[in-house]
Amino acid sequence: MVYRRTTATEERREARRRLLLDAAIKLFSQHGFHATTVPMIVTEAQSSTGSFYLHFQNKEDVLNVALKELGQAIAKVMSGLMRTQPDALKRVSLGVETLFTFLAQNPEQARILIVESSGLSARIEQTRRAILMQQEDQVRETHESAPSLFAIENTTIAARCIVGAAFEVLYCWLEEDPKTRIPAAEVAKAVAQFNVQAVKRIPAKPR
Amino acid sequence: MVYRRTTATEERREARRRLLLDAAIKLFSQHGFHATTVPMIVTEAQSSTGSFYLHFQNKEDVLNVALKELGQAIAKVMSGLMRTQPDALKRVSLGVETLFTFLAQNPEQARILIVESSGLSARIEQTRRAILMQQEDQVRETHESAPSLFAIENTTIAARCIVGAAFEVLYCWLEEDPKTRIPAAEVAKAVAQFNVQAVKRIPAKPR
Amino acid sequence: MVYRRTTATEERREARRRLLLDAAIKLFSQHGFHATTVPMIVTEAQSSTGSFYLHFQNKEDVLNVALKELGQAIAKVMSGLMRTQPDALKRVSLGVETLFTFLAQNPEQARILIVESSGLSARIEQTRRAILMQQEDQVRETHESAPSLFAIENTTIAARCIVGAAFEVLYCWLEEDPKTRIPAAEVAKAVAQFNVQAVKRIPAKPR
Amino acid sequence: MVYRRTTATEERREARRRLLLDAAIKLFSQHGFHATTVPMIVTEAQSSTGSFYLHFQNKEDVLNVALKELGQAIAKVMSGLMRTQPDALKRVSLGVETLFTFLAQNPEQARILIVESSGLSARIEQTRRAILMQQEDQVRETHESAPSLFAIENTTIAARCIVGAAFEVLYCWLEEDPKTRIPAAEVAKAVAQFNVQAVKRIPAKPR
DNA sequence: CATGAATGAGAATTCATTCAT
DNA sequence: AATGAATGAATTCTCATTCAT
Repeated sequence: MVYRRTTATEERREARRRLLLDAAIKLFSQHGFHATTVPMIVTEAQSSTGSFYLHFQNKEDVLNVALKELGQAIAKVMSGLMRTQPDALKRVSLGVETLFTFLAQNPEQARILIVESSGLSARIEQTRRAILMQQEDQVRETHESAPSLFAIENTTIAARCIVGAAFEVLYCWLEEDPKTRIPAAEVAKAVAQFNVQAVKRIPAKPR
Repeated sequence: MVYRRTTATEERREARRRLLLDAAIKLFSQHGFHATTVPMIVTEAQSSTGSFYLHFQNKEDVLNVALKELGQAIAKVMSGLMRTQPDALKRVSLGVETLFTFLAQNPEQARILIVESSGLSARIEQTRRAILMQQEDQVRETHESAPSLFAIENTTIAARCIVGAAFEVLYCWLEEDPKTRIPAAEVAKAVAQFNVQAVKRIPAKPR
Repeated sequence: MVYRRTTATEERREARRRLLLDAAIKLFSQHGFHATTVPMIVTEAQSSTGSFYLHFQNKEDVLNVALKELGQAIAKVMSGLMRTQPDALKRVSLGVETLFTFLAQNPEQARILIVESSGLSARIEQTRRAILMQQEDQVRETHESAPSLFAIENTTIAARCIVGAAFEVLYCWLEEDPKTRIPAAEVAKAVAQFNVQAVKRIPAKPR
Repeated sequence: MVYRRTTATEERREARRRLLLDAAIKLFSQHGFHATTVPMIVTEAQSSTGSFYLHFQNKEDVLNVALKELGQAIAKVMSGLMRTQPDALKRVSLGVETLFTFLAQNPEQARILIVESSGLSARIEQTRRAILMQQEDQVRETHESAPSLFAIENTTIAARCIVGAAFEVLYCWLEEDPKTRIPAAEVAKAVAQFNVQAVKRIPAKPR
């Protein structure tokens, strides 16, 4: 049956790939990209070096795949939630909150995005930047969809500020002791509030 | 002459160290930490491997020293300029502008701080964070020096937002084509404005 | 077939390991431990650096493994021959002769044991001493199995004397020109005789 | 005054050389030849690298000088004591005792001779062997001076046995805890006794 | 004579990737 | 497809020795 694409074999193949990818994400997050060796990944995934190279081009490729997957996951989460909100200002606020919360719930991926994928190859840098830019684009679009609500001149800079602010706070939050740190939702709200006030137009004082 | 502590030998030693450090900064900034090898550094500095290890414990140590030096330079620039400004809000604005401008004028060090020192050892991470925290502390102190001017509840988060915003914009600016990008001073102003509006208390509309 | 524990892969692995070990023994014996480099070993074994570190922890580890193997070989040779001899004095004599002859037949290992493994790390020293002590213990046991035959007070010292004597003569013999030196068997006999006379009780002259 | 060879300057020079030599002996004995670096020696001697090479050809040279000095010291001690003893058997006994005791009193040099100078260059090996041979020669001469007293056929082998026995016991003694080990004099006596009995002719039982 | 900074050859070791089984 | 042994290029770092001051 040539028609069925997803045979049992392919499913097993996909499962193995998943295992390797998850192992890599876990280890990259824990030890960083360079300190994680391919043998470490295949041991963690209970697989073998040969298999690894059957599923990924090379070590960097896994990181790249992981980042792309994360980018898609973020995009999905964001687009879903943002379409429903008609108020542009609230959309900014909701966007920041959602992004923050989502990444806080996926701390390993977040760490990889923020810390571990920095300073590697140009290809990784590009994938990494694509995720940030995707966020910045979204913010920019929102701004431009209702300019009258915003007090911003350079929307590009504003968008970058918003994303930068969110990621820096997220990074610090990830480093904090999970037992004692402020709940993610609360921090997300504060960051959203900061950013919204930064960009919203303050109505002129009435007579 | 008891006064001369720095003999000719010591001066030469220090000069050699400087040469190595500058070469390392240049190369780290260009190729990244991992892609820069010790032979590359010593060739650039017209020195030798042996000398390198005479002046630095290992490759990571140079990066650490470079970061620490940058931290001190930033602290110096910031403290000088900020003491003179009595208005807390303006101090925030000036601080952001100064930080941004200073780093934009030292793009190699800025790149190392923002991009290349990420995801390395714990020791480097600590030095790197110390610089960011130093900035965050300064922002926080300013907030707390005149709370009535600010609309912020959690000053820690606000401080992190400000620093994150500045660094993200700076990072993007560094990546842009030097020939066509907006002048640093202008970008610095925009970032400062964003951050100030984010934190300042908007006076209640008088009846 | 549950019985076959050693798969073809494992056999090849073991063969490669053997090749490396033998090459190392040969070179250590020829040039000494420090003068032998890992590249030299892998070239001799027609293998590669990577393989070397796949089979051994580091350069010192090969030496350690070689010494341990030698220790076992000696133990095997000694135990086999000594169990059959009921007369304690003859057992001492036979032991010395056997040890000497065995090492004379394995001159590379003997050189490593006597000369090249001296003055290295504590770990090597321990392995080396374990072999000597194993011999000393054997001598001591023999003494203590039939005390009336021996004129020795301190059996520990006597045992050390015997081992020291044997190894010193062996060392000199190894250094001599193989073409002109006295046959090992003859030297072994002389050493055995020396040691036996040193320890045996001389019956009191009858009236 | 050209005639005076030992000027104050030369004395100081000699003193410096002595300092370096003693430092080297101490460190070689403690850490072994390879683990001792020239910087370690000059630091210990409160001197400088340059000075080191002013007094010695290279690192190996210090070891060689130390060994030669030790060889002379041993020769002096032995010759002095042995000339006075007319009985050849007692001379053997006294020789072994004296050698053992002398080295036990100079444990650092003893360690270097027995352990640390093994497995190095041919030149060192030669110096090292010269010391052992010097002892063996002495034993042999004694044997040959009064053959009727000895039951030995091959005096060379006997001499080597004696030296080997003494050094092995000495090595073990040096390794033992100084607080709990048997006094050197006692061990020396036991070794001497072992060796004497090994070589002396036992008079035929008279009718 | 003394100093110690500079040199650079040389060694150990790692690890991404390949490929025979 | 899966395995894991084998490869060897590449990198870090050490340390004996030299030599300008």
